[in-house]
Amino acid sequence: MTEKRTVCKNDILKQLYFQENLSCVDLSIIIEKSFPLTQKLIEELVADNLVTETGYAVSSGGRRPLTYAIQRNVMYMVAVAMDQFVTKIAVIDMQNHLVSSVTRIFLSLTETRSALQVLIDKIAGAIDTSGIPKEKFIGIGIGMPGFIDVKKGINYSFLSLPDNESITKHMAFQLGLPVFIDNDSSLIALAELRFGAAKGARNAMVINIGWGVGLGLILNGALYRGHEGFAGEFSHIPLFLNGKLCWCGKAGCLETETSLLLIKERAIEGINSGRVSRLNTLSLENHETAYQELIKAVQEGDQFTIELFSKAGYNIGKGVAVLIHLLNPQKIILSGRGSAAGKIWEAPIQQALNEHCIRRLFQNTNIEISDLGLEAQLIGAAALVMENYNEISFLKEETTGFELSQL
Amino acid sequence: MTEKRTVCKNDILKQLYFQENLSCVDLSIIIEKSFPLTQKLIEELVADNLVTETGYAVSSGGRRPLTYAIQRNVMYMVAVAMDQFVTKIAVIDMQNHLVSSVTRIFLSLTETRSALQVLIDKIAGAIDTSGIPKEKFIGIGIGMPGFIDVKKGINYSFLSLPDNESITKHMAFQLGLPVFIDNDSSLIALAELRFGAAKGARNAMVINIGWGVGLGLILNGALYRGHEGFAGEFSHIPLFLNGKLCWCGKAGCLETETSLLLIKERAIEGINSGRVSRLNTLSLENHETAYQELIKAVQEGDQFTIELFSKAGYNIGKGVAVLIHLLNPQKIILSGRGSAAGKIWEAPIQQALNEHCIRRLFQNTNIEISDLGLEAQLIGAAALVMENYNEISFLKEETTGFELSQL
DNA sequence: CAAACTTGTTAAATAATTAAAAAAGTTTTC
DNA sequence: GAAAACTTTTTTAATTATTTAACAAGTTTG
Repeated sequence: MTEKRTVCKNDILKQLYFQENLSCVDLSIIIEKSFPLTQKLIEELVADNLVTETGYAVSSGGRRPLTYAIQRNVMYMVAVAMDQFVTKIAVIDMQNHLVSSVTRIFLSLTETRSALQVLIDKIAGAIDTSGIPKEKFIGIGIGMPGFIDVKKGINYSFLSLPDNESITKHMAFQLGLPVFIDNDSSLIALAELRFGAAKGARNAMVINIGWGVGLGLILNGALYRGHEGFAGEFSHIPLFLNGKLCWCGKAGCLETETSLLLIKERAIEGINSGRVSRLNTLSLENHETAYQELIKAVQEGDQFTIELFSKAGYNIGKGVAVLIHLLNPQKIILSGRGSAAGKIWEAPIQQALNEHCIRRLFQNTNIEISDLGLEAQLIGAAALVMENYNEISFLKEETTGFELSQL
Repeated sequence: MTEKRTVCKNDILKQLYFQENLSCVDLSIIIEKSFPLTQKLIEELVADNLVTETGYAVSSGGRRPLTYAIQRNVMYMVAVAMDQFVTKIAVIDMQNHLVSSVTRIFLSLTETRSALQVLIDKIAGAIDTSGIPKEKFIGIGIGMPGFIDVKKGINYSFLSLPDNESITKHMAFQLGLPVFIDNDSSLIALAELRFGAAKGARNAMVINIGWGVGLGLILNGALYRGHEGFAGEFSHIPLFLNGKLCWCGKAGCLETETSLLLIKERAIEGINSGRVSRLNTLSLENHETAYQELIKAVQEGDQFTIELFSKAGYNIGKGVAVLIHLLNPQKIILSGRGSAAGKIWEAPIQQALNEHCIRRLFQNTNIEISDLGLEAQLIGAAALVMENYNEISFLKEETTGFELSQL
């Protein structure tokens, strides 16, 4: 007995995770069911203590609607955000709050076997120490850099197992929970779509300014991943005739002219050749402190650093011009760790658009700076689990105690 | 009484237009309804003589399924395909066949008022002379170049009325039928998606090689139009540092290095400076004959012409490299009038991908030449009407004799 | 040639929507 | 400034739509 009502109820729970305080009318529209049905289902969810009333919303010209929210302790997810150097693990509840503090580990993505096992152990540890019974966990969402096939659960760039074995299946088998992976930039875009600057947008480009430059595409209201899941390879579009060799093997990639890594390198070069600046060459050697110092210098108005960011911003803008021509987005959102530099990005990007973009195309496109910042990837990883909640709940119904070989 | 059954029936008719010879099981899956319901509806449609049985399909390991097709005379559409110089008008039936020969008129898109009235008159004429009662027409689909807002029905580049008045509403009012417009390249992509090389593909890029270079995007199985409907502005992405001024006002656009117009110009230059070739400078002055002659020369193996096409192809390839990086499509389809040159395009494009694209990204991307050719835009215009059939049939139910001010 | 599988048919059960009216606000109008 | 008119939300009952389930009829596979 699959009971369609259960499917609908799960859909309501999912919607209430993505958006708090929805009214019954809102929900009936979102889940595309009639009002009486939706109301009955909500009633049952409230009776089961999965959902609570959260008071009356303001009227939109009629009776004030009762609003509902999902109980934060109904279920939990493990969110994992990886970059080349640091991996963050967190347990997150239904109101997107951290259950405990974030676990930080230093994992080298290139040493597959050992790194993967450490990751699995740490995730298991996080579940244990959370004190939450395992049945309350619905899944594990992981964001990492690389070429990732979301469906197959393979990362072709890092952590790839022999014989193209799926790392999601491998991990799910060991951890006893469904595992989902996606590209870091895609998850940042998902976070922006659901909880950030792209909320409600149907077409947005989320630029992940990090040590490289990533791109997550929101098209027709959903994350776009492409045929094999490799869409958004923004940093390697051949845009410059600078003859600079990129690590990808080609020359003139966008990444050879913009990225935090490049800014860092140019900063060191500049200082070594005598430029005055608040920056300190010594601390710039370390990635993490370099990042901190660069952002601080921008915020303090250091002219040399601002110059570096402006040049990088202009080059991002040249890439954005291509995006706007091809995809006519509603919004361009600057996210990822680089977004901490704030407004500084806007002018040079706008300048590049003025020069390289047809006016009609960009005049209605807004450029926004994300305020999700460093948390974006972690939130996106949690959202990834909930995106897949339909399938998860189906599996939970089907098999007692999870049939994990399926995942 | 909206009768949901009618909505479903219309959906079935729509699906049978897009795909002949579907079985009841196929249809029940496509329209997402149960088999018994689908079967009952088909039964009724057959009884009403809107649909016919077309025999048994081959078995896939069980009982052989009965297949169905829509009757060609159930309803009709007017398809209009415009370019800068020539406008084609045709009446098309439910099996995508021309009811009579195509009407060709020479319309200058820049003279809005007069051109629009001529167009309206010619469409009315085509409906009249077809001998088909007007009630059997469900709508008019028009493809034209320019920046087009599909929803508002405005072409910002050509035929734009004062005060941003909608040309679809204007025409619908005068013609008494719903009118839909879209960008020429988008309609070519739609034709490829529904009846051509992109059939069944979820992610494909359709390149419209014409006097300019257009792009229609198929993303997640549907035509992607962007926030305002301007997506696919491929020919003006800033890809070259050639300093050449494009008519759009910018320099280095893709269009400055590839297009049939450019090939034509270079052909004339070459011949005037003494290159030997089968091409004849005189006839190259006229657009239409130039096109014919260039394609003929390629097919006959004229070395100089092939050289010109190869260079243009290589530059298209550079643009395609950008597309593949950003959107990871399953297929790249070369369509539009230029596709008549055939296989000649493949090698130089592949060459450009080898040089400018990350291997992992393009190794599973197929490049295909369309065989819809010159008919693509006309078929796409008809398909555009059927894409909107849901709304049309709803309107037909709602109002007796069409409430056209709505459109 | 039996097992497995796909398609086709029918009747009974259930799920979901519609329609109509009540309740609770907001805005307009005199 | 209060009643009328309009909106939106909530409630309930009646109707209709859709699915499920069980079985029959063809095909293929091993």
